[in-house]
Amino acid sequence: MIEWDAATIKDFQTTLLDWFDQEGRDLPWRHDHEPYHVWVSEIMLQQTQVQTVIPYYQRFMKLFPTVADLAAAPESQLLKAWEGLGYYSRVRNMQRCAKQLLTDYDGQWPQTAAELTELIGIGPYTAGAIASIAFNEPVPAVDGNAYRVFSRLLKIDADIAKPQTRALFEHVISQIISHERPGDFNQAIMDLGSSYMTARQPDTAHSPVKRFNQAYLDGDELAYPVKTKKPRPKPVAYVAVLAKMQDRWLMTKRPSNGMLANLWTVPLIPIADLGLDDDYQPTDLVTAVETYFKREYQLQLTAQYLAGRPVIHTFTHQKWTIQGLGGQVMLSDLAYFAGQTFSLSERQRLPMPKVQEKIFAHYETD
DNA sequence: CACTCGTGGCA
DNA sequence: TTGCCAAGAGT
Repeated sequence: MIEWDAATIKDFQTTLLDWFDQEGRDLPWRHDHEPYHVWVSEIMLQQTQVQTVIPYYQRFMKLFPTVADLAAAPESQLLKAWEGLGYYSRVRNMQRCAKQLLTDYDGQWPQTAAELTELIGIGPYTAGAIASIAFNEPVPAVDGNAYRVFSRLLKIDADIAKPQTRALFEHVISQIISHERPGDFNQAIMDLGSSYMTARQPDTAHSPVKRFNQAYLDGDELAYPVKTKKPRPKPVAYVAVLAKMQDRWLMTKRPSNGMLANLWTVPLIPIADLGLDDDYQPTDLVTAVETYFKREYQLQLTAQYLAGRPVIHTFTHQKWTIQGLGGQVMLSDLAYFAGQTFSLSERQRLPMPKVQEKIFAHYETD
C-alpha cells in the first residue's frame, strides 16, 4: 500500500471532481438531494446494477412520493413494487425505517452518518452516502466501487471480504475525500468504478485518474481488490404443487422470516421432508405429497407428475431443483393451510418471487 | 465473525 | 454450464 501527500490529494480531488462535472451520469435520483430520494435509490442499488434500478425507482416514486406514503402503504403493495429486485427484506426494512422516522424523529431525518446508522436498514455504506450527498457531511461511502477504486489507486491488498477491512478503507478515504463536495466525491468514485475502473475489463488507459492508479502503473491492476471466494450454491430439491380447488389456484404466503419472506408461491415442499428412498419413482413422489397434504394441511389432494425437466433456479447460496406436480384439491376449509385460493387475475396481483414466475411459465399453467 | 438474503448479466 | 460480479445489511 502506498500513501499520498497533501498536494497529491488535492490534485486527485480536483481531477476527479472536474471529470465528474463533465462526465457524471444524469440519473433519476440525482435531480435533487432530497434525503428521501437519496435513501430510496441507495437501498435499491445495494447489490443491484444501475440499469436494473432505474425503472423500479421511477415507479416507486410515483407510488410512494414521500416517507409518509411509504410508512402508510400495505406491505403487499410494497412487495409488489419491489417484485423482481430481490433481497426483499430491503423494502420491508425501509417501511420499518419510515415508521421509525415518523414516530421517533418527528419526521425529520438525522443529518449525520453516525445517527443515520441507527435507523433500520441503514448500514455504514448507506449512512455515508445519505450523509454526504443529502447533508454534505465529509464521510466516506464504502461500497464495492470504493473498495475496487481505492485498492487499485493505493495498492491496498487487505481482503475486502473481511468485515474488519472496512475500517481501513474508511480511514484512508477519510483523508482523501473532498470537504467542499463530499457527496459529489463519493458519487464520482462510484461513476469511476462503473466506467473506467470496472472489475473485469477496466479501461484505465482512458481513465481521468490513471496517473494516480499505482496498480495500473505497475501493470497489475487486475490483482485488486483482493477478495476471498464464496462457497458455491448448495443444491436443494423441491416439489412445487400446482393445484386448483374449484378452478381457483392454491397459493401460500411464505413465513415472515427467511428466504422470500411474505411473498406468495405455490406450495413448495423440500423433497428431503417427504421421507423418500434415494431411488424413488414419480408415483412414489405423488403419493408422498398427497400424504403430506393430508397430514400437514388437512387437504385431500389428487396429484399428477408433470413430465419434462425440472425448473432450475439459482440463488446466491442455494440452487433449487423444482419438480412440478399438477393437482386438484377437494373443496374444504383452509384452516390448517397458510394460504388461500385465487383466480388467475387475482393471482397475478400477488407479490411473487422470480422463481415462482419461472415455475408457472415452465409448466404453462392457465 | 460467518452466514443469510435475489436477480440479471457476462465471459 | 459455471463462476463471478453489481451503490450491503441483519443476525
